[in-house]
Amino acid sequence: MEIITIKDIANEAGVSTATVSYVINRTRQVKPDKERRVLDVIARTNYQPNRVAKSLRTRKTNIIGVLVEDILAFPSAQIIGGISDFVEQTDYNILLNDLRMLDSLYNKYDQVIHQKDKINQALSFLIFGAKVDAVIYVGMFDRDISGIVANMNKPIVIAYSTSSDPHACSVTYENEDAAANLTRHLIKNGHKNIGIITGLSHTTPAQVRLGGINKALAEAGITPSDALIRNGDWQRSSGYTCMKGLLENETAPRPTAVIAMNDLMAAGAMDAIAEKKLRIPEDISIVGFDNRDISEYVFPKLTTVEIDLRAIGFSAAKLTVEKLCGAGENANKQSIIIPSNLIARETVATI
Amino acid sequence: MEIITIKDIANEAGVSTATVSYVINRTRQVKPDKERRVLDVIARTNYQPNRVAKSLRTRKTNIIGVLVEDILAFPSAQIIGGISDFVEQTDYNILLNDLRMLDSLYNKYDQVIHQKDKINQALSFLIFGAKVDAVIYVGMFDRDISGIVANMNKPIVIAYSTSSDPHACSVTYENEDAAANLTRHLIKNGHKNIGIITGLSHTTPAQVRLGGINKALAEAGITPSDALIRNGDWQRSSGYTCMKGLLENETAPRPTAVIAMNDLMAAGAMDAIAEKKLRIPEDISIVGFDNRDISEYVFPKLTTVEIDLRAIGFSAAKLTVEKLCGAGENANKQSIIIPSNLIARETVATI
DNA sequence: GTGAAAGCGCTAACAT
DNA sequence: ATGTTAGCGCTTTCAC
Repeated sequence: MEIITIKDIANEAGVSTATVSYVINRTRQVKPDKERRVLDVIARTNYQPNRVAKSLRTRKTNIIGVLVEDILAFPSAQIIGGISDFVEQTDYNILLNDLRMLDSLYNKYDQVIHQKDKINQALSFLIFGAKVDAVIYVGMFDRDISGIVANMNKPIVIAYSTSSDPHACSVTYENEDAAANLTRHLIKNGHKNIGIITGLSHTTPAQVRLGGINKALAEAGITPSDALIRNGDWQRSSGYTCMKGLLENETAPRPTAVIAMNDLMAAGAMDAIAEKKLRIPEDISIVGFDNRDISEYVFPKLTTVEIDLRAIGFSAAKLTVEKLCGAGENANKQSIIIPSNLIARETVATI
Repeated sequence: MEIITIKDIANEAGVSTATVSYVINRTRQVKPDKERRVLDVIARTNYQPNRVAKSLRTRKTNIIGVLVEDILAFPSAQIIGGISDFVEQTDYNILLNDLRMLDSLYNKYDQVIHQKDKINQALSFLIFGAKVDAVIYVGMFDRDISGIVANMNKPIVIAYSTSSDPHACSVTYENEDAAANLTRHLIKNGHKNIGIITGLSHTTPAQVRLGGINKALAEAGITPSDALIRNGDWQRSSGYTCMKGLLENETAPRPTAVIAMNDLMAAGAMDAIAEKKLRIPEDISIVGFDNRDISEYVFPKLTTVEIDLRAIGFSAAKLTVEKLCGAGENANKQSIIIPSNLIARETVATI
């Protein structure tokens, strides 16, 4: 298994190493016959240029660092898959770094600030140690992380989370409109009395989704009632508790439909509905958000909103490469929003 | 943002670049005072050795390629997390490559052979193009892939899947004993009449798990009956169908417990049980395998077997690094088996 | 259009 | 114990 270098190719083809380099990189015109000879030898020998040597010379590694808050978090694998999809069709590679923040941040996703040092240390290692050309930061929760990621003079693209830092840009999903559309879907099906199970009420996505819901309600001339809102914490059990509260509330009429701000809480709510021997969707409609695996596992299958995580990853990678080339439609963009899609399944009835 | 090199450090400290290299890599004794001077300058300047230059010189990149059949497959994220855990405490990094084989291999996991070219192309790129020092191949199904992965003269460790190729080694989970233990758990709880819902019956894990079940049955003097076996296909819907078959079979007494060979089919089986208005576990006990998310989502919570995927990844990374160093407890091992754990939850009753 | 050669930042053989 | 220097495999300037 001889290691074969550009010198070998040059000798074999009877040209200089410079010429070989020119044909490989198409960086200069080369006489057709020489070019063919070089190409022939390369094909015959299965020559692969040594990227390490190339990197040393060009000061570019063609590696994109992917720094993920936790690879086990729900959006991570799909986002990385999307990044990989794009990167595969380029000359770049992915260096993966897992921050493993799921345990320390469990349901305290807004407290990333405490992890600032850890994040920047990893970032600094990727950029100065591993010499990656750019980094994609994959958040596990869709909140603003401005001020967390330091400027390292290389492109930094944040996926799923957002940031207004001028040295970073971000790609995330359409949230408010998605929540509004979900609500409109309920309204279109005749629902006026709509219960809401929120996520942790001080978090951005909970507030944004509530904004979307209220927008749709307002359009339809429905006045939101506090009696129909219950604050959950994103976890399944809170969906159960909130739904129970909604069902047992004597002071207000029972809602004909309820929006849970994620699928986990929707599943919990469905348990509470089943416990009261009510039928879904005949007696009460329910919708979730996120289109997690569980939304197809529950019975009946949950109507929800799909966040196109793969597209977020793909788009983040595309943006990164375009920043790197300084060209492309997005080279100057600061932020990209990926549309979310309503997935109508079986938990909404028309009344 | 000046780029600072070993030369700068040498000048600043009044020594040669060789000496700086010696103190950084502890590759030779250096006089204490010189050493301190060098260390001081390094600390003061925040100098980070250029790994690219080092790699070119030493022909080692300190990068481990992680080639994953599909990052969206159920074991992938956790295995990568485990790899990352180990690698973090070493000097190595992870270059990630996703083969995206989920679609093409959906429920035809034994047909990897058709992907042989694609796999070896990726492998060849990692080793000859990206110049990784070793690769960890992360399977998405626990079958033997001997003959698929070519010899590339670098360590190749297969995680989750297995191979008997002499140039590769593998780390996977304890399957037969785990299935036997699961069965013993049922027997200990008084069950004798045990139904079985298999995975695709020609696949290795289905056969191995059946072997484990039969072993435990034999120990207890229970003769297995074909009437109690139904062949599923690993998917949830087949669990439902198989369970229905078991429940509606007039020629044999209804089983008091059933083993589904994975959690998905167990969930489907639970639907069929609920549909017949039977109670779990009072009327019929059920157990699954894999400890997927869904096993905590179903009601009641499913008793199942946890495959320690994180440990598989961790161990695969450890093995890889030990192969690379030619030292460590596992440097010569061909295969490692990670124990699986019974997770007793709420779906088994004592009779 | 092409080749000679310098040099990217490091390590290690060799000399002292 | 430490310094000098060749060279890892490539790109690119400069000269022709």
